Amino acid sequence: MNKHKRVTSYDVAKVAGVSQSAVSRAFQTGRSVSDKTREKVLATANELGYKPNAIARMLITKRSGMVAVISSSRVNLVYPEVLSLLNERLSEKNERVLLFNLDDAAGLDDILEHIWTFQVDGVIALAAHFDHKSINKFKQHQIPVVLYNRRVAGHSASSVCCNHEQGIFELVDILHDFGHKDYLVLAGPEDSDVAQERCELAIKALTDKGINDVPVACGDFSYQSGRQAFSNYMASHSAPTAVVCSNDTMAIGVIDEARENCGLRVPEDLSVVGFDGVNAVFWHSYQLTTVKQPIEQMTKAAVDILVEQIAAPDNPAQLRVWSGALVQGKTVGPVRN
Amino acid sequence: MNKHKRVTSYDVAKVAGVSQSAVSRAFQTGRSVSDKTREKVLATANELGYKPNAIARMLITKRSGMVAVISSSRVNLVYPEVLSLLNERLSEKNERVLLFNLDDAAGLDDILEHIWTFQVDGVIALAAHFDHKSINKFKQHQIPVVLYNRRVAGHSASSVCCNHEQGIFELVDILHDFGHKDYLVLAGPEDSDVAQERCELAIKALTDKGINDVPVACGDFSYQSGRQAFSNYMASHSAPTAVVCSNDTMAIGVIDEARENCGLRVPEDLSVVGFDGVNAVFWHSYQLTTVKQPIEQMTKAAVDILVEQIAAPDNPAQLRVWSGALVQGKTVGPVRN
DNA sequence: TTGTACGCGTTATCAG
DNA sequence: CTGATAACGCGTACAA
Repeated sequence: MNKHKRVTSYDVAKVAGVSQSAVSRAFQTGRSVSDKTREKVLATANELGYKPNAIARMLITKRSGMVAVISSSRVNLVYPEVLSLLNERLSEKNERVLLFNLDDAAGLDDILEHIWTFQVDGVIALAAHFDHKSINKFKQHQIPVVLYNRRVAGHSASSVCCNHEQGIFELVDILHDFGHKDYLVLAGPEDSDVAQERCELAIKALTDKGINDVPVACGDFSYQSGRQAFSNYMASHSAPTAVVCSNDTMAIGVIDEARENCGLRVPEDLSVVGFDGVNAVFWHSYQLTTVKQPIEQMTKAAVDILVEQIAAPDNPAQLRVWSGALVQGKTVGPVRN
Repeated sequence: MNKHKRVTSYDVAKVAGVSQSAVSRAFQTGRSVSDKTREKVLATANELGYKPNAIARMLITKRSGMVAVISSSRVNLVYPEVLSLLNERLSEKNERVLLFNLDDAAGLDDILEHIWTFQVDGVIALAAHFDHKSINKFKQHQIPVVLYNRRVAGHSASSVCCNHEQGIFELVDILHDFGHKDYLVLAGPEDSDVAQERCELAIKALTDKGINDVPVACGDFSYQSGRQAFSNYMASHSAPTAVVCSNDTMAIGVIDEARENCGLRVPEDLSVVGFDGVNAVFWHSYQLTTVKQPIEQMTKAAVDILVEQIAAPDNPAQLRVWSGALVQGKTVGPVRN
């Protein structure tokens, strides 16, 4: 009953009365084996509890059946959902997820080496600290990479993105149409490309409307940082009428701080918009006006592209961009006179 | 520049003018190599861009440096936080996370086989569908398992748990002290052990207070299911004065439904308690009264126990239980007369 | 279709 | 301390 030694293909071969290679072939599709032997092999394999050893197979086929997913433990509520979806899609393609955490640029080289030694089939990168040097390393090692919501200059790697520009312009349009003139932009962490991009786009959108010198506060994507940043700003400035936040979680923090400590009603006194469309924004107490990223499509495409590039590494890199969906919540209203 | 062929230890050996085994030894600690050769080997290895191939090492050492984490895509907000912490702790122990999703019992055998073929060093199980049969399979394969918030009868596997009994009794105590007599218990998904346990404990705690025949509604841990369950219940019953929910997310759903569609104020007309202590319960609009699981301690212990059992597989299984921390929010108040 | 023999890249054993 | 040599468990030419 208790199997101390792993059952190998040799064991099966011996019992089934065939050669080891016959066993190997029986477990592969599209190989020349007679139905009779395959049947016999599979039967005794089942009987002995034999499963081909993935590690040995990796060594010879040079495919590990694993995809590295590099993520940050950043407090962005979208990532868990994204990770879960990626895992599902990759499973369908018969690839497992090998998880890597990247919180500071310092750990990057370390992670890269690990990924390389583990011989992963491909990489999906959600993490903040990721530059063209990293991309080049993967290219040198011939490992396909798909960037998620990250475009690296020269886009020598494939990427799937949400169109932040369209989304943020749409949000600013709404605010502008409601007559807002006094804005605050709440940026995310400095080391995050997404955060920087969203912040810059917000400023650009406002400039396009003729609104210049917009003040910028800085948070780290977390709820608390949203509260803190707004609180700090209010301590030394007069209240804006609209806040454009780089993500939903901070937006909710701003709303709570405004309501609780600043005596501001939302949306009567203050309009707030976020970005991402995480589940919590649909909760009744907030009903944030935001842009929802199409994470189902994005994750599916990320996996499809990656699998395609694993199969044909010389295929050109591609970029796919989706528009976000505007979510008309209840945190935006006309400016009061 | 472009390395089409992987650099092996033989390549390094040839260039460094030593044997292949010398190269191998140079990369291991506590092996007999002279400083001089090690230095030379490491230098040329670095020059050639050589890193030992983890796959080949796995094949011979029978240790993969990977731990399987089995999770559900259940809408329980705690899991992302837990997963992230597990990943960090495991990295510190030089183990990678190989991710598996388990949503229905059907996929269990499939996943078990995958885990087995990948020769993981150990398993941490967060998933709902997990019985003693699965545990036995791992035992047969000599793979250490640590259950997270799951106790399987006979506890032949180690587990780390939050003391649900203490937590729920404490919550019920508070409600009882406030004079509540009309309760509703909101259960989680039927196939989740945690959900069932919390539900039964709530009933038991209430029975101890002399409150019998408590009505039970059923959700699936999600916000929407919380709203729906409460809405359904209200359609055919008079309003309870207190709702005990099996997790925080559903509790927030109940609060929103009560406020928005039932004309009930929380906590004036209705008291609501949850369980888990996810970040969102601290948001100002909710401030849910709940019990916070000590996930830092729990994840650390899970990893420590697992690593210990990997090193010494014959060590006895152990169970560690933590009390949850009561979070006094603002969703519980005295019953109105 | 089947079996033989070799190789994947490393660690482990054992003389020297 | 060092170098040859044997595993590890499988896929795959090649010959039969």
